[in-house]
Amino acid sequence: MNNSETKTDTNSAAPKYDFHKVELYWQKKWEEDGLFTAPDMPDSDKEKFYMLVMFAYPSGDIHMGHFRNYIIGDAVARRELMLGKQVMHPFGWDAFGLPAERAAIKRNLNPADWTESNIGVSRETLQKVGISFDWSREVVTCRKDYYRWSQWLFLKLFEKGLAYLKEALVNWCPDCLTVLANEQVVNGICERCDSKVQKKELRQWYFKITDYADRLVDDLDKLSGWPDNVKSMQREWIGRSYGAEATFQVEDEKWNIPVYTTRLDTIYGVTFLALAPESKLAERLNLSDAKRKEIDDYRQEALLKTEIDRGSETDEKTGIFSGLYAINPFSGERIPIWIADYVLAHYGTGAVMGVPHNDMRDKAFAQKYNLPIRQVLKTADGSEISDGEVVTIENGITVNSGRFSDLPSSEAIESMSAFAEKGGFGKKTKQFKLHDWLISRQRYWGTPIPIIHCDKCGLVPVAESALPVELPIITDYLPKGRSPLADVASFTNVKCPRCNSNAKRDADTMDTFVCSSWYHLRYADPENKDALFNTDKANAWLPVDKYIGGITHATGHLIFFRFITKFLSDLGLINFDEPAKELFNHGMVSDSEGKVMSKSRGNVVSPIELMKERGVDVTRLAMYFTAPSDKEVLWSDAALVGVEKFLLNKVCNLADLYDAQNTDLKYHFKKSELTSAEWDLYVGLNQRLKRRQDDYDNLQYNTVIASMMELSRDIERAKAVKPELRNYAVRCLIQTLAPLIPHTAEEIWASLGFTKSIFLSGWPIADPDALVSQTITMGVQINGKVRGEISIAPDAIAEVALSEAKACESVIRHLEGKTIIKEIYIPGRVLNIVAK
RNA sequence: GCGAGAAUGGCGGAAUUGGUAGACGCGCUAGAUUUAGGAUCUAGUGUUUCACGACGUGGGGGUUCAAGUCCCCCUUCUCGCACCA
Repeated sequence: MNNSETKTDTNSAAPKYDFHKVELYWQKKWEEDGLFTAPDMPDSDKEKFYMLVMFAYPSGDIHMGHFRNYIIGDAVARRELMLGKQVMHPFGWDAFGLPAERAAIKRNLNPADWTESNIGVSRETLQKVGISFDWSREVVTCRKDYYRWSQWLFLKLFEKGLAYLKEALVNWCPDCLTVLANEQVVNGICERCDSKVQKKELRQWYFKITDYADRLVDDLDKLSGWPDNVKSMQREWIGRSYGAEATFQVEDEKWNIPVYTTRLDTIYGVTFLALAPESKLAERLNLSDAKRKEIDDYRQEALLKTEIDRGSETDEKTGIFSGLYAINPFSGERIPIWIADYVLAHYGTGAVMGVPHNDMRDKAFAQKYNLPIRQVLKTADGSEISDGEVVTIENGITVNSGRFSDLPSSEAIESMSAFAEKGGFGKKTKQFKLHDWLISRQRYWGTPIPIIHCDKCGLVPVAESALPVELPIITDYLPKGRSPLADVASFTNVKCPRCNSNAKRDADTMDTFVCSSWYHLRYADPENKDALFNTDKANAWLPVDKYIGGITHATGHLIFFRFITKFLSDLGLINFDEPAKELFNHGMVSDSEGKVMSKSRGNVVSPIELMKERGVDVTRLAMYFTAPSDKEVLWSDAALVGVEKFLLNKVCNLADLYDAQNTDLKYHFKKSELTSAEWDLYVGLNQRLKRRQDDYDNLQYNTVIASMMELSRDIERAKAVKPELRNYAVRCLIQTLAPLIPHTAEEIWASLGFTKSIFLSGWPIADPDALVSQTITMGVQINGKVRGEISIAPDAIAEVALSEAKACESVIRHLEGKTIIKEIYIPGRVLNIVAK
């Protein structure tokens, strides 16, 4: 395999090389040489680099989006390898989940077989793309050797009190017939099947991620390598707010209604309390039978509404008066208690104090039901409070607030909360929007929850030594609103490990986000039979240096991934508590009209077909060249045209410009030993190498390619330069492109006479002494407008530049009849003559 | 509604971060070559003007010798959140 084969192909742009042969040859060679196989522990004398792309659900074929994601990561990994680092670039499969179960139902297949065969197909395709994955580290989450450790993780969380069972209103998808985590509900719609999500009261398993809420927010500041938009999305999602709780005693009764407020300074303006219809507080109200019936009907109605229905009535708030009163602990006033559906049961205490004066929602409600509005704030700057506006804490002064009147809001909040705490009717608190993570799923194809329910002993964890709790092979996957495992007697009926009486296994399986919350660690030690991973290996390879994936995971996976990493850090299993130093969100791929590619639309372009027709490297190059990696790509096959010409007509012919007889592998030249034309070529080369360094760091491969197109033109034109210089330029060009077109680059590299892989050849570094050309053309401006250009040394003194400029015809013309007021000369940049 | 980001030729996109706007590629035009088509090569290609020139980075203002880049206002689009008290 040396010289590219020249074929006569009447349909082709140029002599075409047999890309299939070349691709196969090098893919096999890389594998045989173990080029991408990371060692158990990184060499101590080398820098390590852990390149991770989000693993995938094995759906069989890969599409353009996958293709793009993986080739971006591949370019990073290959360049890091060329930089001399020890690279780990693993891949695996997020293999549990609904599609397998659906296929099982529809085509009467076993989900395990279906999944495994899909993995086979997908893996083979990725191998054809030439992605530098270390397949020896592959993890598959639906295999026993993996999910046994997901179960172990569950047991540890359970042991630490961070996994618990709770009866609560949960998101229920009527189509999937399972519960969903908040992260899986988008605007009240099931993320998977687009049905309207309902509320259902169920006993479910939760992970207590709220215990980590503060750290999850605070540590975002440590993540300097994460994009700001992801960090602010996480901050928003976690939604920490500081405020105070205050309790209102129910009149003539012995219990209190607690409310959470960020504006304790407005408590003298409370004219009603509002309870969420589904809150326990509303249930507790001691009502007359007639009132109870009325309120129950109302609650029922509110409960039946889906989130969307409730959300769509944003301005139409409804409520009902309970007939009861509570006492404002500050003013002693009687406050009517209402039930209102604009109050959320799952936030704060499920009850709010209604202050129509300074809260738009309370105001809308008060206006609708004719409740009084009492002013308790004025602005510090004396400005009018316009309609639809509230007084901020920064700009508020209390009024009509008893002994707390005439205070700036922030001071009022401080002294009022101190007063409340002393009096035992309130205190400063904080709240989060983030809720505990609901992980139970009523599905078959997932990790079984390793818990046994015993009537006598309660919840009994399965012993670690008894793991894994294996998923039984079954035949009936049809959803019945409960886990299919619940009907498998041989699975559920067990003896209690503690008291040996008859007990039941938990029949639910875990959310697949549990599987993906620790896979990054398993890659460091994928075959470990005694632990999730070996601590030394994990500490050596992790954290991940660059993590690439879609923005869609900003508030789901990426929060769970951080949470579990922190948990394992707290267990002492690892010595870091953030999983990834850098995060990169690649742009999506849609069709040429900007529509998402989907089977139902029939607009799916298969990278597999393109690779077959045009070769892997042409397809890769087209994708890289179309746009920077973080931008959306509207895919069109037209993108292939230019880069194909470049690859076949220019890059593939570079060997012809290379003098293999000249074995001088010199790479740094001195100005004194080069002719002026040679020096120009050399400087142009080095300037490009320097710029492309940054482009690679930013994953901007489009400009790398543009720049190498220019370089190839320059090399072609510089026929009369020293062979060792031209050879050097050719080598730099191929090395710079190698991460993008790995097969072609290897092939050419070998044809130049090198026997070692190009990926072990190092990375061309710019010569710092050759970054400035001897002459540049500089624009000459008159009053800021370009009127001519001069050819000048970049470091020429002002006098020289001026005299050159004044000799320039168009400059003379524009200066005619004007007096020069000022001359601004920035060497190497611009000359601007100000004249009047 | 709130928050973030974006807007540059016919198209995808460049622009050393305040210094010759439109690199590179596509497309288009003309020419060369070819029996022809395809392919290849050369030249041209922001708008306008016969030309000198004028105008030009969504719109309007400003700062500056100099603005795609910085500041203010507006429009449109994308994304995220959306009764979070």
